[in-house]
Amino acid sequence: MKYFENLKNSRLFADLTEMECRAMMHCLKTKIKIYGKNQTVVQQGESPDYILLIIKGSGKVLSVDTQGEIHINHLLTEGDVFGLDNLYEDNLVLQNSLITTEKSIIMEINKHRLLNPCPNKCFRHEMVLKGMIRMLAKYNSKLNDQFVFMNKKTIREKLMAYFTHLSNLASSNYFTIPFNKTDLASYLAVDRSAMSTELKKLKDLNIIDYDKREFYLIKKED
Amino acid sequence: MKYFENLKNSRLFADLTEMECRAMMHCLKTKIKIYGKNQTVVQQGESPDYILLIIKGSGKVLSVDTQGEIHINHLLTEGDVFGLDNLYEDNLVLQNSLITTEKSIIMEINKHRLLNPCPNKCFRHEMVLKGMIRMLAKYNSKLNDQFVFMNKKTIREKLMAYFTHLSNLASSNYFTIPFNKTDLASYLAVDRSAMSTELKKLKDLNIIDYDKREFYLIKKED
DNA sequence: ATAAATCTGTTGTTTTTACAACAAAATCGA
DNA sequence: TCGATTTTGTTGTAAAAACAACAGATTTAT
Repeated sequence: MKYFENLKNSRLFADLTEMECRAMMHCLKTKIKIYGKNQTVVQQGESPDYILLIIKGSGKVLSVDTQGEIHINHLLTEGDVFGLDNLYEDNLVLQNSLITTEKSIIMEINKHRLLNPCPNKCFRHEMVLKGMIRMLAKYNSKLNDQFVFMNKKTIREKLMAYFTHLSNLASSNYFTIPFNKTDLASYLAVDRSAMSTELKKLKDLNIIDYDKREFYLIKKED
Repeated sequence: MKYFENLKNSRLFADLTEMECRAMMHCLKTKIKIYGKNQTVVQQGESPDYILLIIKGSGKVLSVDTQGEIHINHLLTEGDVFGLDNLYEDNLVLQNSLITTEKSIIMEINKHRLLNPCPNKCFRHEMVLKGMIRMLAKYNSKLNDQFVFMNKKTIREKLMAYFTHLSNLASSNYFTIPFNKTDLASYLAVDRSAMSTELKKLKDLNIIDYDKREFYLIKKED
């Protein structure tokens, strides 16, 4: 099967053999589509009857508010799922758009099939339900992390909280931010130029160092 | 059974008969505890082997950051669940504390039992798994909503976005905020006194009206 | 009922931010 | 490869926010 290796990495299909995986894909009426860079996969306001699994590639989840401002809410990478929020409320429209950030392979998974016993009573369904819970829990955890830096009041604090987070993830003082600066500002909900100024200050103060997307958190001596 | 009516309202035990519910409670090794107002149910940093279901009452989910600042992340009411983020990572510590906001009845549900086939192969387990997914999806949706007003840059915009949200929930221009002003400021991550000033301005401009926790969103003529 | 504790509104000052406008640098696409 | 587009850093100004301090109101506990 073509994307089995990738699917195995997603929590949704973890622990399934290739055969079981193939069976589940049929059972869940999955469709696989390929997108180029910067393509819209689904748009805020739509009500698809499927959720999306990123088999390969990555994307950004963004929303346009009532004033027309665009906000990047989070990033999705391989194995991540989009559309969980609307899993149950079939009539509820999507609050976010999904846009690829590179060439990506994306799978559509029928919501109804996921949540209801399949006609053929496939015996791996419960396993996929658990994979689903795992995905949701992980996603929740991600949103919670975001609150930590969103809750900060100044741009500097937001930046530092975010960098600390990335540094922890990387288990290193060196890390790469997954955004360009414009998108980083949108993600942290601050003015881009003000953020740019603040970054320079942090560099001048020897608190951080950076070049393009490469960052370094300078340890304090004590 | 004592709290059956309340449990039925939670999505976790929805669609179960009283007997099935009782069986599930045994299977999930649930414990029911009663808390007074402002009591800490679990504390940030702990690693309980259970999640918590609010059977009756309400609570606030808060975290203390590295600078010692307290942030109210969200409110939980009857039927809500706490601890979903850490469902899978058994070693991961809680990022948030749960504190009651009134006298509350709270159920502990064993994580391991929830996610693994029970010894007695109880036939309602899948139903509870789906309830779980429902809960998680709902919670996700809640966090997403929060991003809408957290993403705003000015205090005024945050307030208005939040009020609009509450007004929509209430399907009315009249609504009650579920916080006192101090907690509201913490929730929106803004300075309390600055928020107080901004509220007054909004009132003077005839955009909103309020008294204590009662608010009214004044419609624009057009 | 009363004292203690908490919440609230207010003010002035200082710091930080948003906003706008622009040129240089980098990236993208044909 | 080269022109077009996007990203980035910079600056100055005006607006907004944080912070601190305090008194009056409200709530809580005894």
